[in-house]
Amino acid sequence: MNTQSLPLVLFMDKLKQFLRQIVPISDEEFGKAIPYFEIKNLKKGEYFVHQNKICRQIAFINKGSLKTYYINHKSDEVTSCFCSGHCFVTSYKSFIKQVPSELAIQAMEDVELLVISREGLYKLYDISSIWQTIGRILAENEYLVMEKYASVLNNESAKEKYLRLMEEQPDILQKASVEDIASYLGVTRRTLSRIRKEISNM
Amino acid sequence: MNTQSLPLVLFMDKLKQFLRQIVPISDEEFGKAIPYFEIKNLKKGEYFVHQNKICRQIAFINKGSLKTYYINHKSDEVTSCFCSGHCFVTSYKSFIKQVPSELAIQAMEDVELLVISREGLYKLYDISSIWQTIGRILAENEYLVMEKYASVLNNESAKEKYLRLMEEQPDILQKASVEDIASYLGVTRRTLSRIRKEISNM
DNA sequence: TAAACTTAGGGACATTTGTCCTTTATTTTA
DNA sequence: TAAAATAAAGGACAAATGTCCCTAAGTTTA
Repeated sequence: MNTQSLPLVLFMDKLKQFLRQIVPISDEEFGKAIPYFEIKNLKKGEYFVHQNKICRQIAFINKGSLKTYYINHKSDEVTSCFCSGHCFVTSYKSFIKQVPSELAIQAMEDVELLVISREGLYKLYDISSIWQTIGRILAENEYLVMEKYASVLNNESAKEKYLRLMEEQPDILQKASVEDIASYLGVTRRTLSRIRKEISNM
Repeated sequence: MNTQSLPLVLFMDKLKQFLRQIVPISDEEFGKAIPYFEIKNLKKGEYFVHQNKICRQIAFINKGSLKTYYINHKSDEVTSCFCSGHCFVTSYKSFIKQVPSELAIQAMEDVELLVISREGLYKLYDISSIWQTIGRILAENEYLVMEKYASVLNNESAKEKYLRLMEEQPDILQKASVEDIASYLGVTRRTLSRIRKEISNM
């Protein structure tokens, strides 16, 4: 079946459910947004955002998982986030400041995204105050997510972070490489190997 | 001289300068905000935000320096930020969600703050679209500051962080205790002592 | 299918950091 | 001002982590 020929609305149900957890939105109000979204399919390894390119879109993950990473001053790839399940993904700093993205966002498996451009989103803000509210809450959420991330970096050991990953995103442990998981935890592969051994002995 | 009896406007000049770096604002527009601010003086050791209390204000630092800290799961105080110079301070998560603050914000020396309540700020949003813009940019800035913080946590060694502190906030090295600086760097006092020795031999 | 390549696990040793403790200098209090 | 309390520096050893390997298993390519 060629999914591209089906009406877009059929693919936007998860998004509607997701938004209704944030703010009550009628079918009518939601309907206004449909023309501004489009489907984007990525194969494993392809990029939603390239490093050093300006990020001009926000994506909602309909299916699949992605990782975000950057290159540090030792030229290592550092994984900063595993994105799976139904949520928004963007390189937020690049998106709001329209500067080149330090982050790359890459598909870890085939993914289906619902994508809206910055221009489209701003038009939605103009035509609908509920979308303005959604935009503000989205921004606040980005702050809260980042604060949580910083708190985890500050307070949890690599082992605790690994256990959290097992708990919250067990699928990622299958889909990501040892290198990616280790850099996400902030340790070397060798230490990750020790952590896994410790956990298997618990 | 009793500073309390002088007109508030005399104390708000630094704030005006600070805002004009963000957005052009006329004297008239700025004047509208004056009634919503008040001066708050804190002695060394006193708190602007208490842990577990809801934060209902934002402060602009007119004079002095503060630190933000929280208690981690090992019951250690962890310093997360040293605030000095002219900038805004608040426990942002608590402020936007109106939940008890994990952070405490404490004066490291006598400080003079310009304080606006959440209600006052929201009223300013209503009466002036430029203040709405300021509010949004403030929120985006909080995101960017937190992202920067996370990036430093992720990418810099304790020694690099110490050198950055020497560079960017040298006054803090005098005002904060060894414990505070060490927990800010994410190491023990012992390691900070080694870092200082290393740097003095450079 | 065999050879080449990639990936994960783990051994051996070096380096870094933490823990515990003592010494010294500085500040506070009686 | 002397005694007590607090704060910072650093020694000695233990624990954790990194570096540099090698091996084995799985995957890709000729």
